[in-house]
Formats: sequence, C-alpha cells, structure tokens
Amino acid sequence: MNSDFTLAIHSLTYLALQPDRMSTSDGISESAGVHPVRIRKVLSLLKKHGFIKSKEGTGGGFIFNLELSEVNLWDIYMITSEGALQPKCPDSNEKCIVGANMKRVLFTIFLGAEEHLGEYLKNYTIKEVVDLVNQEQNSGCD
Amino acid sequence: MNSDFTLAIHSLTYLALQPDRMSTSDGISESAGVHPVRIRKVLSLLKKHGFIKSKEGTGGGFIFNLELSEVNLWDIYMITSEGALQPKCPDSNEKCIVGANMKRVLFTIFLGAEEHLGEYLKNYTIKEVVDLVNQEQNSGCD
DNA sequence: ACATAGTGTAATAATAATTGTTACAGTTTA
DNA sequence: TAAACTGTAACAATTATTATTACACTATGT
Repeated sequence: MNSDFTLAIHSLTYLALQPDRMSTSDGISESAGVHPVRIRKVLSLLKKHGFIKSKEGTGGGFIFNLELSEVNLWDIYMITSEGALQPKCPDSNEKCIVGANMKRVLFTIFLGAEEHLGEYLKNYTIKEVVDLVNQEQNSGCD
Repeated sequence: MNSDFTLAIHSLTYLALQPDRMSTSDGISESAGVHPVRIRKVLSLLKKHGFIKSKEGTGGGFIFNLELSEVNLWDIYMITSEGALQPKCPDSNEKCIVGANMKRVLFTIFLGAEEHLGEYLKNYTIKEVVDLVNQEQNSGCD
C-alpha cells in the first residue's frame, strides 16, 4: 500500500490533535519521520479537496477544515491512492486466450476488490483514528 | 498490488486450460510476458502448497493438481502476497503521541482491511476466472 | 551412454518506483 | 525588509522489482 495514504492519515491525525493552531510541515514531518516536502505535497492534495486549510508566511501552516467525523479513510484513499490495488500487469501475449484476456478479467476483479475495501475503510473516520491513537496511551509531543 | 499474485492467477488459469498435458515455464512465460525464471519461482510456491504438480526432464512441466473450484484467489493471495496491504511506515517519532502510536493503529486497521478483502477474494475460484476469460472470447494459443 | 529438454534456485544485473534533497518563487507577519 | 512559512519543480539517492545468467539436478528418447 502506497505510503502517501498513511502519511495523509498521519498528518490529519496530527492536525486533529492541534485544532486551535496551525501546524507546520516541519512539525508534521518530524512526527511522521519523512521529509517536509513530502508532507507539503500530500497536504496540498488534501487541501485541494477541502479537508484542510493552509496559510503561508510567518505563523502559517496547516489546520483542519472539517469536523473529524466528516473525513473517512476511504475519502483519503481515493485522493491519495485510487487504483493502487490494481496490479501492474506486464503486456501479455495477445495470441494466447489467457494472455489476451487476463488483463481485463483481473481489472474487473480488482475494481470490485477496491469497492469492497471501500466499504471497510468508510467505517473509519479521523475521529475513530484519533480515539485509537489516544487509547494506545503514550506521551505527548515535545 | 504485488504482481506475483497476478502471475500466479495467470499461470493457474493457463494450466486450467491445459488439463491433459504438462505446460512448461517457457510456454507460460510467453503467455504472461515475463521471464520464465519468474514463472518457475511463483509456481514453486504454488507447488509447495499442493495446487500444482511439476515434473523435471523432457516432457516435464507443470500441471494442475486440484479441482479448479478448490483454489480461490484468497488462497493465492495468502501464498504470494500476505501482508501486501500493510503500508511500510517509516519509523516515526516516538516522542509524539501521533508518531508513537500511528504505526500500531494503522497495522490493526490494515489487518482488518486484509481480512475484509479476503471475504471478497474467496468468491473467485480459478473456475470462475477461467469462465470469465472464456467469456471475453478471443483467439486461442498458438 | 549420452544428448536433449525440462525444473529448481542462487547470484547478480538492469530497471522502475519511491523517497529525499535542493532550490527558489510567492506570501504573510512583525 | 527580514524571517518564517507554503507551493512546486527538478534532480539525486535509495529501495524494490524484475530480468538475466549460470548451473546443478532430473527425466526421456535414441
């Protein structure tokens, strides 16, 4: 699974815990253990879809723009990773009945798989994720 | 998605259509458009689990060992790709409540996602895949 | 017996995908 | 006008995947 998906979840969870102030890509990247530019790339997608707001300049950063329960993991999956389940089949032999048709058959099956996965992911909103993170009971940020 | 999974499905479908004679890794690799050594690697896993038989030497090759409807895509997934849904999270900051706990929370969620996917994949046996391939109606192998 | 056609598998090379880094333009605040 | 940010593009480094080579081993046919 694409790690943009989990970075997006991580970032949104981070923002959810800082509802009253802007968080910087540096802060989030330190929490997530990746480069700040990657965070900005992922968050730029989330912003485009209205999940968060951003502000440039001193004191700027990112902040949640919706209720936590309005954003579920399927939404995030679709934005960051739609089609990621699809296998990248090599071009197979069109002269063979298997080679010629397998790609289409698998495409259909995996399309269904993605939809099915969607039903599961819709059960988790950022609120649920935040609750799960809190349940694990560890120390807070520096 | 891991392409070992789809190569395994491709190979088994190929074998399903050649029930009376052995197929070689060369033949399958030509149909699938990959290197024969990869086919042998993937098929060696399937053999280990009893789905197929193989025979070395002249006239040897691979052949199905079960009823087509005894092998479903979840079985194949488990053999070739178990855990593939799990994202490879970078090591995040243990001093941050999000960084410290996100990995475990995501692990749990994705474990559930894989189980859920399993329910879907169990609906497809190789028999169904063969039927779908035949429905697409293209020319046969050389 | 021995040439031929196969599997089985390890080691390595090539390629592709992902991730990190640098650079810099633009924005906001003080 | 300096400092602290976002937004992006371009490029470098790393990692993962795939192809290839090599060769031991096995069975068959002559």
